[in-house]
Amino acid sequence: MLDINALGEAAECLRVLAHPQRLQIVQLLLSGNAYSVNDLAELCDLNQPTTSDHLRLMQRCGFLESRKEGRSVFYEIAEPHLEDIMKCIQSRFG
Amino acid sequence: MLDINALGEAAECLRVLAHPQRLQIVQLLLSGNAYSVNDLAELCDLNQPTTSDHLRLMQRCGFLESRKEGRSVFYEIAEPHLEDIMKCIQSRFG
DNA sequence: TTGACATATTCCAATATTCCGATATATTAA
DNA sequence: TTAATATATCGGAATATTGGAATATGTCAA
Repeated sequence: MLDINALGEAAECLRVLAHPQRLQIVQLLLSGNAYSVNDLAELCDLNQPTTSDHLRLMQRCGFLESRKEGRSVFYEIAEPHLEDIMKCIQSRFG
Repeated sequence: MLDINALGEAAECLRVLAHPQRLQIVQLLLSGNAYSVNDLAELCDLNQPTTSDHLRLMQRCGFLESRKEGRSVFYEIAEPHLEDIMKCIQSRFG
């Protein structure tokens, strides 16, 4: 049983995850590929600043990490539990 | 891989879950006990209308179901996947 | 019936989120 | 250097969420 403080942290992370395009980004990155901001913007049908916002949000709570390569920034999954949570979600909504 | 519509539904459900006291309520109900609104309000340190709001929200998206018994309304878990998701959360934040 | 209790609903103000356009920064090519 | 490309940041408007106060509804006991 988690106490109310831990549940508060968990709630913050869930709030970050609770967005269609952010889930889509996580799903794409869980395939193992790293994608640039532009790649993700196109794949998710978002404009560039909005995509960057979503990625920054997910990076700040430890879900993602970024790697600069030339002019591009590639994002990858940094939080291993995302795979488990996404499996739960896919088994419920798939 | 879920499409954007399924991810939208998933995001709605995650948003419902993404609240400290709502997580606490789910955690309490997953113990197997059913609790009344008043029980949950006391255990979660919430006032009565707010507790009722949270419960209604979780009932509407299928997480909970209620059973009337005399003057009280008892809530229980209705969505089996909540146990899996809560296990993920507990393993990450516990 | 009345009174007490349990829950639900409504309204509202404060706060948070989302997403866009404009702009800034950084890197590379010419 | 300038131009082009990729990403990040800022400001603001529209929208959503939260939680409290007041009130309504429903149930039971006397």
